[in-house]
Amino acid sequence: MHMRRPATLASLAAELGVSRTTVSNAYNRPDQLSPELRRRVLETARRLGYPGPDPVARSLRTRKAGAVGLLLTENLSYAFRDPAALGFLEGLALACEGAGQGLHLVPVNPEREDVAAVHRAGVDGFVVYSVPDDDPHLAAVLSRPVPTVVCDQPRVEGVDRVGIDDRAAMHELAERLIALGHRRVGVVCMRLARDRNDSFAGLERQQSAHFHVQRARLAGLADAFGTVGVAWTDVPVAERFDHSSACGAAAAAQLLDTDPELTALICTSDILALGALTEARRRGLRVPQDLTITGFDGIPEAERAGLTTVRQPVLEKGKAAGKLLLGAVDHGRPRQIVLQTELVTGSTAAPPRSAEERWFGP
Amino acid sequence: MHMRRPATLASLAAELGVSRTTVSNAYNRPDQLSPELRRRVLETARRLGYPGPDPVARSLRTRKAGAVGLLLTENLSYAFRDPAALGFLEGLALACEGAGQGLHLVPVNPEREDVAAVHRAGVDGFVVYSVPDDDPHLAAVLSRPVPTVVCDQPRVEGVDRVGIDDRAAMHELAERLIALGHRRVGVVCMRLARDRNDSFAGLERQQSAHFHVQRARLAGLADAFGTVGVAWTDVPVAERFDHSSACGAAAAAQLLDTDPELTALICTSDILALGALTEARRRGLRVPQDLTITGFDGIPEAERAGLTTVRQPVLEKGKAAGKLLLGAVDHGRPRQIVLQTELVTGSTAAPPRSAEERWFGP
DNA sequence: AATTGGTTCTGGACCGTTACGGTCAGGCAA
DNA sequence: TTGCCTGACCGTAACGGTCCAGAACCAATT
Repeated sequence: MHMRRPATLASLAAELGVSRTTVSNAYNRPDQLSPELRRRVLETARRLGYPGPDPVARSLRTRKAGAVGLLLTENLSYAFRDPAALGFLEGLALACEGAGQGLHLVPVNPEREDVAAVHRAGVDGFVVYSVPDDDPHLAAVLSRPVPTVVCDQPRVEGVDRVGIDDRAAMHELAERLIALGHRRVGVVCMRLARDRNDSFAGLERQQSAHFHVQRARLAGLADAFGTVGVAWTDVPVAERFDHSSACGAAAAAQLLDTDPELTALICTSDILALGALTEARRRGLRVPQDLTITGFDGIPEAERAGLTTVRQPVLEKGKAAGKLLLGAVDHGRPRQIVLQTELVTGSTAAPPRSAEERWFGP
Repeated sequence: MHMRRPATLASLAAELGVSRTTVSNAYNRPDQLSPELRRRVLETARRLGYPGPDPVARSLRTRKAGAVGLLLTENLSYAFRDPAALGFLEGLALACEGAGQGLHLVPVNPEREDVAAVHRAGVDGFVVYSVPDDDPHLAAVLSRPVPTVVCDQPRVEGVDRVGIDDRAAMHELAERLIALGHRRVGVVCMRLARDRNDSFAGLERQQSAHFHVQRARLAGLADAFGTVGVAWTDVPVAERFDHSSACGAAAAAQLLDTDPELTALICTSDILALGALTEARRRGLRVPQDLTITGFDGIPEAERAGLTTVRQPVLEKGKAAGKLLLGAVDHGRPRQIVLQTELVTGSTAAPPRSAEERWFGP
């Protein structure tokens, strides 16, 4: 008997002459029926080609999808190439795996603002990773009646959060540079908003940046240098839309062309810093003797390059986000997890050469 | 009026005094109702806190989940650290994104054989990437009544497939080494089955390997060397369960300890080859003068190291898998896509030193 | 004989939506 | 007037399960 439409619980039950509940129990609660009947049920299922209870129908009834949604927004390639994002992804995936939950990557078409995908995702909760705070997808996620965790984002009313203290971490790094004697510094930062800008970013753009992480890091720098009398308005900040080593190099070039007297380039990510290193090498500048370069993230590649940077626990961030979401025991009030960072003393930061040294040097 | 239970299409319709269909249309088919009524519906929805049609209920009714399942089986960390797997993942994600489909990573608990997660996933199809052919998760996927694409796997009856010709690619690489004069070679390969073996793998184990890719690559080598009279039973094959550079180094050490006369180490992945390079350096062996080392995959890191290897289009593999699955137009018969590979002439392969040279050499 | 308790199985009520095939009113041409 | 068409909306029937409160049955106790 060839069935056009595949078998269902009901058709199986009819075939066996038992109730649907019993068939359901055969799959989900073996202790609720006799082993003999259960055997018959499963055997008949095999014979009829019944693939087991439909996951979607089950989800509807049980109100559990068994999956966590992940919103990345960024061009996906970014997430799969950036070691920091990858670490986060891995941590989150591990947490999900540990809890037997799937991880549902929500497709985001960067072209048109296809918020529909957020509404289509059958998930029990969302993790939102580093999207601009005015992103419509974020708004769509928040409109869904499921628990949400944001990461590397500003606090959202009533939503759990995982992150680091970007501002304090960058402040500490700046203090280190200040102690070394640097006063004339340039900054290379990642995109500050959704619109492309591959040049300098003025104070206003910095302060109204929609990417919380970048905004906080810049603020930390401004704080620290302000304390020692360096007017932040005088500090050039080169912004790059794409996050690549090549962009870091280009931004470094732009800064050094504009002001050759800079003694240090502070980059808001390791990827950018690695590019800056390349550019310095290209110009015959020795690091750290002629130029200090710092990064942020603490990715393995940076470690290999001996970069002075701030290490943040990316894997832990992902795990923490997962735990927060999955262990969501009716949390009385939204929680926040702030992970520790660590200043990594590499070999790319040293005292600046004084003007004399630079003039009479070798 | 505070509602304990969230609003539904039905309650919204009741509140408005219209039918559920009309509310549904307000969201899904705006042309089916007057703009004025639609406005009222959406406004009331906002007022009642109705978040829009429930994705799971919709999926049940429309029989579309809007997502593709991905089965990796391996410890997830592997997938996120291995550049080849990552490239595949990125390609697949891009294809999904392009089609507006989500990518659902199926959680696999490596400890207990938790096939249930496969049955719980609400997806429209599956991609299975490089799992052993006797994996119960694979069987579970095949039992689900949804289209499936396997990648880097042997052909499965009635299932689409994406892959490369591992056997031919390795055969070509072997011919290159043979042309260079190598006869005494050792092999470092990845895990051949689900049980851990961190030592030599005999012929039987090789031929009954459950990982298709490894089996095919070894077969390609055996073919080629057999042709020039090298008995494959004499060729030592060192297997490693974990896929890491450290394991590659350890395997290389084991081979060289056992037979110092080996002139070439053929590794079935770049990661392993990079480890072998490290081990050679540690022993003071010059590559390629004293020892030839080859890899497989063509990952960026290998390129940087100048490794002689086989490049396979990992990103394309992922994209192809996605297209095959998503463009699944009632395919008359299962299709197969075999992508091209390319032999990369690096700087880690050279003619072997003759025994004299080695004896009297510098 | 009546009660108790346990196991095994049943029937019907949901879960929240969309597909399908209508109905109904009004406009317009013949 | 009649007939036909179109736009706007509606009612019902799925979609494929799980949950819950009991029923039927049987053995053991009171």
